[in-house]
Amino acid sequence: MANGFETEDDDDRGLISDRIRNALTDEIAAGTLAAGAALDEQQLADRFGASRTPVREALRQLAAGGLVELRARRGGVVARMTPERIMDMFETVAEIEAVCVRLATYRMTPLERSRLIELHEFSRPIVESGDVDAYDSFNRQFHETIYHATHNGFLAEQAIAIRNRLNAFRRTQLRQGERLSRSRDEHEAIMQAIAEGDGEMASRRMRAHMLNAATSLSRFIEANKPA
Amino acid sequence: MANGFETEDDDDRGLISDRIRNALTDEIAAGTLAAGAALDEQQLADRFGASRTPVREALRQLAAGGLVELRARRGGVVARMTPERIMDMFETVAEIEAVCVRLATYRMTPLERSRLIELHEFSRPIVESGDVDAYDSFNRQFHETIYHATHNGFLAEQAIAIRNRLNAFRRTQLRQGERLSRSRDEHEAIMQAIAEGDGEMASRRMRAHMLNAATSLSRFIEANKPA
DNA sequence: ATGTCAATTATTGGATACATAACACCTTCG
DNA sequence: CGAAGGTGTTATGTATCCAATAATTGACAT
Repeated sequence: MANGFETEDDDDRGLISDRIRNALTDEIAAGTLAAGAALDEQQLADRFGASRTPVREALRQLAAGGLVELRARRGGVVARMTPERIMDMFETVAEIEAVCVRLATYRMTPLERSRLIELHEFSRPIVESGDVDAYDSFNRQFHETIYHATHNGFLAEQAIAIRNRLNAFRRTQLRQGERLSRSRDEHEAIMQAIAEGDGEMASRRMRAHMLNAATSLSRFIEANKPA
Repeated sequence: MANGFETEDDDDRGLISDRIRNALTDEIAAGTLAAGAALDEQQLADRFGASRTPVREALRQLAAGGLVELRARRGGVVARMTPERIMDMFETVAEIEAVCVRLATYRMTPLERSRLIELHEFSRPIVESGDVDAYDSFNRQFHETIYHATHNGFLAEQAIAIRNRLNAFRRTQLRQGERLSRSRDEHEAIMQAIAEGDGEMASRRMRAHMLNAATSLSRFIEANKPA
């Protein structure tokens, strides 16, 4: 891809507690660890061939990130996500993204603008190929570029953190090819508002864009829900 | 105060790690622990009459909250806050508050609306008395009432978390009596927009309100900065 | 037979001991 | 005299052990 972005998955080496945290994050994201599942410290320690100490630190970090709920002296469980809460999270992401794109519209440098345009153009062949994984990767870059263009490092961090947190819970990628072209059309509309320097318009379109993705996913979840 | 809100400062009992975390949070907020100060685990353990285990857990939690920076095998330091970063945090809070009040305007129940009006009226004698602590307490309730009125639990949590995180760094309360009446006037304007059902207007006024508080504080910090 | 209370058990919270990596200082060689 | 390498010290990462608490189960009384 040749654009300075790295996958940053420094797994399987370094701190054991970090390895455990990453592994658990993946398993929660993949759904291997179902929501509400009890997380026995000794059991996890055995599974990872470590002692309880790093397991506990991993659980604390996951709890801080919201993926795990800890109750004092009653152990941890994978955070239980109600459909309402998931929708709340999506709405929050949508609103934050809307804020970001508004600020970015007013503050982005010409370089950042051309970078964004370049990215957007780059997505056209991806949509045509229907490569969902590639589009997912592009999409992340597109949105993160906007975060950074706010020139507000803290806000960008928050946006990324919340987005990742939500990502961990969407166990099923969107496999609907149609969604890709709709997504790109919505990006197009956002790009146009940015080009016109209309931050408010860009903001409204971004909010709609995110909520479209949310309802689309929500419908999918509803159709495949277990009970 | 007779309004169901509690101070929730359940300190000095319960989990030791929580006590340590709260204590460190307070000390960082008060400036007793200067930014960049090294946090020796054994030293802290001795100071709190505990072992390193709960100290480590406290440090992890603080790191997750952004108050402490941890580097692998190189210990932790109190997060170094540049003025730019503080302004970024203020702006982020302002934007999130703006989102909250817009959603709240469209979604709040009559009960929540009357609760907010009641709170606002209650602040008049506080401003006249010039009791800064009392106003600070009221102010928190005012804003948190708005968070909850969004009927988006996740967003409310995020707003409170970020607000607390910022609070930890404003080591000096605003001691300017004049600011109180200005703050209340701004609340008044926000209330009016809410009453008219104009979420966008309420949003813009809230943003201005928060940024006013920010610049006011920033000026104060600038005037009293150490070096 | 059912409800309540107490004892036991299992699991988490905390303490201590040990391993390992990083930093500093000293020695030695160029 | 300066730089580089090694060694020693200090602090973090991990393991194991002990204590406290909550859940569960069984017994006894109503």
